[in-house]
Amino acid sequence: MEWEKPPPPPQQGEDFNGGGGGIFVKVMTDEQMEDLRKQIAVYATICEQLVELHKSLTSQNDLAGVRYGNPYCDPLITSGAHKITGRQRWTPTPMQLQYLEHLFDQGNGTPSKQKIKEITTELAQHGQISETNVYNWFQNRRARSKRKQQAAPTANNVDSEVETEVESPNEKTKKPEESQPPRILCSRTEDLCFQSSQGIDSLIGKMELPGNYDPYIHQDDFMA
Amino acid sequence: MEWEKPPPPPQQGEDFNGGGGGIFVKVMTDEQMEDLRKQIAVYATICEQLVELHKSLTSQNDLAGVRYGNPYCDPLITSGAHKITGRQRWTPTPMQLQYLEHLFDQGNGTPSKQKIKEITTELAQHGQISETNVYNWFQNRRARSKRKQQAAPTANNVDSEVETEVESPNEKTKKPEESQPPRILCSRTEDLCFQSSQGIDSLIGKMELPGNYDPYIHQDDFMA
DNA sequence: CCGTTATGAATGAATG
DNA sequence: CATTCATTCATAACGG
Repeated sequence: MEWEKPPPPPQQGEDFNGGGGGIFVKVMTDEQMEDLRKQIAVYATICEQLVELHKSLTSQNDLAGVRYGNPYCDPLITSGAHKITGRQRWTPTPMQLQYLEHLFDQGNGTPSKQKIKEITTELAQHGQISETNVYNWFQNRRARSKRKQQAAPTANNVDSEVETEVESPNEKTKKPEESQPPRILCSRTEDLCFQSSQGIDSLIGKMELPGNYDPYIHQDDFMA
Repeated sequence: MEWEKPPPPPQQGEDFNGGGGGIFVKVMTDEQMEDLRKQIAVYATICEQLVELHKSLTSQNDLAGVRYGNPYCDPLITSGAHKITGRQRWTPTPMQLQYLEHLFDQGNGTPSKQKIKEITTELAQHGQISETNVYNWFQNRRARSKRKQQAAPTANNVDSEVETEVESPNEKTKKPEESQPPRILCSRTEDLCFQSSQGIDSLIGKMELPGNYDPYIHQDDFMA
């Protein structure tokens, strides 16, 4: 589902802003742009799928005329709402990695703020990197290191899985105080099992949106 | 494009950094901005409507089909894992998120105890949720919002003056975010209208939405 | 190409 | 509040 090649690397030189010229404009960060694009794409996709779903369900007789001459964006549909964002993620260079590992081995736990700043500055000598990257790296490194260690009690101690517990063991999320009536409204979207099930549920699950827009606006304007 | 891996992955870096000559700041006019927001809002609304519509329809003639609330669905996880993910942590549904974001944007800091109760009650209409969830959400949202802002204080200047660098992120270290070609798949929805299912139709009509704020949205990729 | 795997990032919850 | 932990999601890197 990848495009072809990884994202166009350098990614520069082009400015597609149509003219923006000397006009009063707003500037968005890539982050914001991503959010917007993501959201729109997600909605667009969802709407289409909903419509399709609806049609296939309602038109049991006249679906004869369902001709698709229109290649939708399958790549997107099948894989959910990602992909649309051509986001790239940081990847440590060998040198950076080496340094990071080195620090990690020194035992000191999470470097913490100030330290991170220093490290970042240091590593920046070897390539793009940000404090966040460093921070995340340590977080992940530690977490995974711990998990691995924990999952290595070789031999015995095979308490196997006691799961069977489908709903949260310590359902802290739910308080007896507010048991809601049998509402049929999207019963959680926890199961993000897309792929085969074109059910509404899976679609709803994709409606995540990060933004801060104000979707709660005047439905009347459009839904009148 | 064999950008190996060690080399300077051109990735991340901040928007305007653009380095040398590549600048890819996204510029929008207020008008375009407005259109975007509008479209998103419309999509959000439509999706909700569609979902509702679908549900009311299926609940009356399809009583046995899709199974909602699928406890779990564990497609992946290959290496002998169990993981009957019952999902133990709360995840806001799209609608809940929207509402929360909405509230957050209103500026008022962490809601009071009482307020939280109200919010929770309100959100419970859209899925399971507890006061704790709401509380945590606000705490996290605020904390992260702050952190992010602090990590990217770089002012937005359209200046376009060639800063010449990205390579010395002493303090400018910014959160790496994507920088991608504006690719968004927004396949036209009008083609879906041919079928007549009253409810849906009117909804679809609304999807054609505000024209083109297009500099970033290219449909061609899939519409060939 | 396509499916895996490794791992960067996001985020709910817990702790101080 | 500030930090940290734990779990999950998305994707770069890799092998077939």
